[in-house]
Amino acid sequence: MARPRTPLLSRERIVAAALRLIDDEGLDALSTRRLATELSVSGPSLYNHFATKDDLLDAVVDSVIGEVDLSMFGAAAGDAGAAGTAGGAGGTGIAWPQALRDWARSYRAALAAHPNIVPVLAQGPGRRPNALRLADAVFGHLVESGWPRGQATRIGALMRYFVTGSALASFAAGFPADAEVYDAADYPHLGEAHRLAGHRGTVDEGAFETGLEALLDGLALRYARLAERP
Amino acid sequence: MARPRTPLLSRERIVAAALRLIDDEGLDALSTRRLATELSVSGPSLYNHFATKDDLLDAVVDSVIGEVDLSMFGAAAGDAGAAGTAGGAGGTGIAWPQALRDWARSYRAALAAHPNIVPVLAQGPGRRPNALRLADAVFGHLVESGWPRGQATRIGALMRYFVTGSALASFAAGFPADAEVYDAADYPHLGEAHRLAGHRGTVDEGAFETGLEALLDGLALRYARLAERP
DNA sequence: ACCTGAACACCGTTCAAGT
DNA sequence: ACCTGAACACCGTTCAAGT
Repeated sequence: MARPRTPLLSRERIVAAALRLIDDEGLDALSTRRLATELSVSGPSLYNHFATKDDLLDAVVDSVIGEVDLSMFGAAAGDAGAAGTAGGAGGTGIAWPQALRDWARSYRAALAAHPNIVPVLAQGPGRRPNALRLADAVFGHLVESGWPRGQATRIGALMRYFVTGSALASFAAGFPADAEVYDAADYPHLGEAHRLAGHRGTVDEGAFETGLEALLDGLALRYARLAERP
Repeated sequence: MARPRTPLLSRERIVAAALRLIDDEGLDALSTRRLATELSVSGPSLYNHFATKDDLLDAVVDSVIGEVDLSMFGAAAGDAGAAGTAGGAGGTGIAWPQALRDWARSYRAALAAHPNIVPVLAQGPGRRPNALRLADAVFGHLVESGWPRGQATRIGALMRYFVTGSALASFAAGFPADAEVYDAADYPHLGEAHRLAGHRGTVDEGAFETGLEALLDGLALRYARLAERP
């Protein structure tokens, strides 16, 4: 059998299987041969749908970013004309702190569902449409809310730093559950660290929420200063 | 020639060569054979010094973390007895916001010098001594400055999120310098994004500093609330 | 157009053999 | 103890061959 009348593969099927493999067994487990076996075809078949393995990875990454909710930015971007002043958010969109909060939570949730691919995704948008759409929506909303363009760029960057960092790996699970590791002579304050892994979910979520609210508070201070000194 | 009278390799030489290879050509370029060639030995020779490639990577990672300055935590940790209240930092150590600021900058500088290995390092301390020492110093300083243990854990986590995220990749360089990428119909606010890569250093550093100060401001608000409601 | 097997230059790791 | 070459089961990718 060489070419079937109806194609065995599609980009969508390949991307879905690749993401499953990465989620279940890590980025290193994704090999073209292994993936092909999973899809019941031979290795080189994949090259009819993607030029290289990197191209395939790009598609996987963009499918993950496509899950991030951007609807909180939509309304403000659409109307409001020249909002442009720091007095308040333009148009009918929700205020920027709440929009950033909602977006950051959705962003983190989408990435944390696939931590093994975050190192690839963190390299930046490149030419991936969903990643560019995300950057466009955040930057546009901030500018229309009255942030100067340079500041808006920095906020987009620092939010990505924080979200990708929080999705890359669990903080709690990074500490071995074996109490023997934490010799009191070497690490006097880590006597309870072996219990962290057991509270993985709450520790990581608590740290993310604390950091997010601290960031938003700190940014609100700076936003208030924009109005004072125009 | 089989075994020379004086060993050709040492763990230190192997780690240094591996880090150079990772810095220059990326994590994927580090293969045991390639590394061995760089060191003028045959591939299997490395297995006399490291059990597996993962063990070698662990040593590389810990050598990078060893570059992070922890001296700002030293003084407060050493004395102060039972500081324990939110009124002020215990002992002669500098106050926690300045200590966190200095540490975060050193942490980021050490990691940003070797971005290709950050995904490995971000998995957590594991059993690596320098990584555990770092976690111990930060947590100890925060607790002795009056932060409740749960909050101190979260702050350690969220600072790592932010620093690793900022060192993982350049935000600015993630946007292609080719203006053709940013079609105004698709991305109405990214008309200037092709100029980001040219200002890589200032954009990334500005975003890091803005985020760091915002985080510290937000945390200071919470610290003040600790004293109000004991 | 889309799949196949064979082939090329690579991998990490094991192991018997050398000194 | 520390290095070697040979070997095993893998890689990503190319290519001629099939329908």
